[in-house]
Amino acid sequence: MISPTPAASQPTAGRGPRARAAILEAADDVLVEKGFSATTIEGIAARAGVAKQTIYRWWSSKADLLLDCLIDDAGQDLPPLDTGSSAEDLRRELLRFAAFLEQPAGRVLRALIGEAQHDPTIAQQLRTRYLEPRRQLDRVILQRGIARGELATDLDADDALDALYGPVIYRVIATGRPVHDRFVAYLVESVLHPRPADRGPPRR
Amino acid sequence: MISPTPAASQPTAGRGPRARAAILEAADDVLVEKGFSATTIEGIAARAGVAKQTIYRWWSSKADLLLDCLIDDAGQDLPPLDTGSSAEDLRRELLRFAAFLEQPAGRVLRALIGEAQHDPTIAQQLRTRYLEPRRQLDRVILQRGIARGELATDLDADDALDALYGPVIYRVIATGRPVHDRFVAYLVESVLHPRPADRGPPRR
Amino acid sequence: MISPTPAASQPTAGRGPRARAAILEAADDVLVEKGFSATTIEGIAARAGVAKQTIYRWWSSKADLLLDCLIDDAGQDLPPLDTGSSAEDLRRELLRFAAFLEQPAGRVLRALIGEAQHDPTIAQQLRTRYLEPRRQLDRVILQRGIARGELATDLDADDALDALYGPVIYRVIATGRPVHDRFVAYLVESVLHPRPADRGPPRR
Amino acid sequence: MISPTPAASQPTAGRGPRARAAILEAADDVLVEKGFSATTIEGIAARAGVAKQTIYRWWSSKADLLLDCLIDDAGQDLPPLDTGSSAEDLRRELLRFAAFLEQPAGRVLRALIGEAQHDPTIAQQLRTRYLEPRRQLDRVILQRGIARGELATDLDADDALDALYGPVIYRVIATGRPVHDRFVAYLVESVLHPRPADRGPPRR
DNA sequence: CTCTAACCGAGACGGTACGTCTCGTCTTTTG
DNA sequence: CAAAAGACGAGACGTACCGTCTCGGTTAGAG
Repeated sequence: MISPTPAASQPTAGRGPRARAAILEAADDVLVEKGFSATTIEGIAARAGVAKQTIYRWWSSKADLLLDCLIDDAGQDLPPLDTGSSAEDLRRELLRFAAFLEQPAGRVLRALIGEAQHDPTIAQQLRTRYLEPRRQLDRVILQRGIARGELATDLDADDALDALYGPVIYRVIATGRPVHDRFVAYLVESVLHPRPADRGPPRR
Repeated sequence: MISPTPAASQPTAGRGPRARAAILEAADDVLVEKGFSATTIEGIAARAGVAKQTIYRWWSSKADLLLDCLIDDAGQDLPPLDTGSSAEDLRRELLRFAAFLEQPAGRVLRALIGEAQHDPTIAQQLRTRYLEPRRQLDRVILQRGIARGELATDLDADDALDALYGPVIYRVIATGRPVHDRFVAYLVESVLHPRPADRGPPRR
Repeated sequence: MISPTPAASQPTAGRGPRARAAILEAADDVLVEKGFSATTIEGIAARAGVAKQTIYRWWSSKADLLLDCLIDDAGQDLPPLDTGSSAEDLRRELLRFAAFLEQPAGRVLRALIGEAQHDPTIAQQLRTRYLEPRRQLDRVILQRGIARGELATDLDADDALDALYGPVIYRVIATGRPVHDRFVAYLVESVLHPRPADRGPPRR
Repeated sequence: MISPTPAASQPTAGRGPRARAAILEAADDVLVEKGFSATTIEGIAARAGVAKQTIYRWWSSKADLLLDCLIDDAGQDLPPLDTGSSAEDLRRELLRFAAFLEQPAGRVLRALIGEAQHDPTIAQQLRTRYLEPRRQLDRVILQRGIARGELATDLDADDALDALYGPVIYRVIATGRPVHDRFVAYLVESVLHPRPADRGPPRR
């Protein structure tokens, strides 16, 4: 279930790393071209020019492999984002996330959330290896806001962030309604109740 | 893709309706016992004492069949709920929904949301045949609140309801954190800004 | 397994006879168009514009039905054939039979011989209802030859006729070599040893 | 369509040969026990303890598989047979063949001849892979007879052998009459006109 | 500069389920 | 009341992948 940490687990430094890259790329390609359920280990192996066993050596399942794809992909788009306003930071972050969900890499995440409904192991991996690291970055935004006095000191960061991300992901995943600027502004305004000091009086 | 509407579309219908009931029940049972991915058409047919073809005659896929299960199940637990306070109605509704998601019938919904990520047809069916009818009931709650002066008259019902249901379902589906009373109260308070007698007159 | 003898078994004289004709014709057509294994009771019923059950009411199997086709078809091509020479009669009869085997109606016979290898009931029916009546006609030819003094008086008719028909049908059914005049002449000459009186001295 | 020639065409062959033997044996058993039409690929696979795909990997159809059974079985019962008299050799060969047709392995041949009526591919394979090799052995018997002066030098071997085997196989396959010694002797006498010492010198 | 052991490609294997097909039976409705 | 229409239980079809398992053939580093 654990993906390889190439430096540690391959003392002989064989072709492992090269195969790994080819497999992750092939998996991404096949998923985008054919969709999740038509993505098979055999198809990925054929596309990567690799034997099935080479995939099974390092990953335990299709979802496990795609999780590595997701993490590799997500590792690239993280300019930390600090505008000076927590509300603004979060609005931008949420819109960025909504856009991400519609892109190929985001489709991987949606597929994995789907699989997590049937497979607790995937659910666990998804939380610890993807969701929680991202969440940590968002907590920093809120903490900055509290330190600046923008936000209430007793704000529960996880409650607030679930209340922000939940609606966005729900729209993309379930209802299919668009996540536009107004909806995101409404969410941030409602959930954070930012102090008048930096944004003027509450609008409603 | 459309399940049979026995009375209307099948004047010559033989044992159809009886088989239909047996199949839906068997599907529910198998799903609860074995989980989504171990639920197979063959397994359902065997459990229902029915030929595979009889399932394929009326449903196009496992997900299509489970959607009918969900709708049949959900048709039974809908006492309309009117406490006199929209906020209270919604709090109760959200807690009831969170509890539902953890029950067997709720597992069907979670599985279908998962499948909808891979299959747009399922996504479409899920919206029109399950989510939208439920949504309509919740809109009534908000409309009552507006009529009573509890809620702002310009409240966008779909935005508000996505902002309420999204976090609940996100917790169950993705982060796994519990949906307790305090969280639900926080959501309702934040999203609706209810201004009944106890909080002074509505600001608008 | 017994096909209907229409005059006797249908006291009510309903649509039976009309359906029977349509079914036999449809069976013939389908067999010629699609070959034996693609000929299906369902296909015949559809072609004849008849319900499956109507076929099952009167025939027990595809082979049983085709046997009736064969007998109906064969009832038409029997000008008795009497040239004054038994050897000549048989030569013509054998060539006619070889040609018949290559025609559509003959393909039915070949198919039935094929099925008879797997199904003893078909084998039995084929013998008593088709092969034996034909055989009786050929015995007459030989008896005429014996009466005329062309043939040996101790000739065993069934041995001789098996020795004549066997090679012809074997070529068509198994080896695929052509049944030409010379081969038929060779067979008749060898098997009958016809008396010199009517054909001159034995040639070899 | 071609069965594996394990030594030559599969350098990396794993358990191939072992599976092949188990499958051929199982096919033989099932055919004898249940008859041709109740013999299924699934049944053979189950009996052989083998996956269906392993059969489909090497054989294209039930008939293709049975053809290999036939060839394997027939490869064992061929002591060349040379009594010094072509007529005697052929009498014994024909009786042996008639007996073979009634045995299990012979039932395979009869079934294949049956299928060949519906399937030209089977017919072709049956000729080139079974009938023709056997025929070649019988031609040797006739050639010896010609060399010894027992048989006419212009004897057409294929005509003669069809005239001998045809009646035997016709009796077993179609008429069901027994193939006894007297019938075989009659055939050989008629078809070959052997002219050894006891009938004067050969006329040509 | 070999030896040797991990790793690789290739792909056969026992399985399971797929979705389709046809069988022969059974039920309902129509003429 | 027989025929059409067609749903039904049954079960084989041939295909697709699953995850496991040999195979030989490289391809390093360790000796």
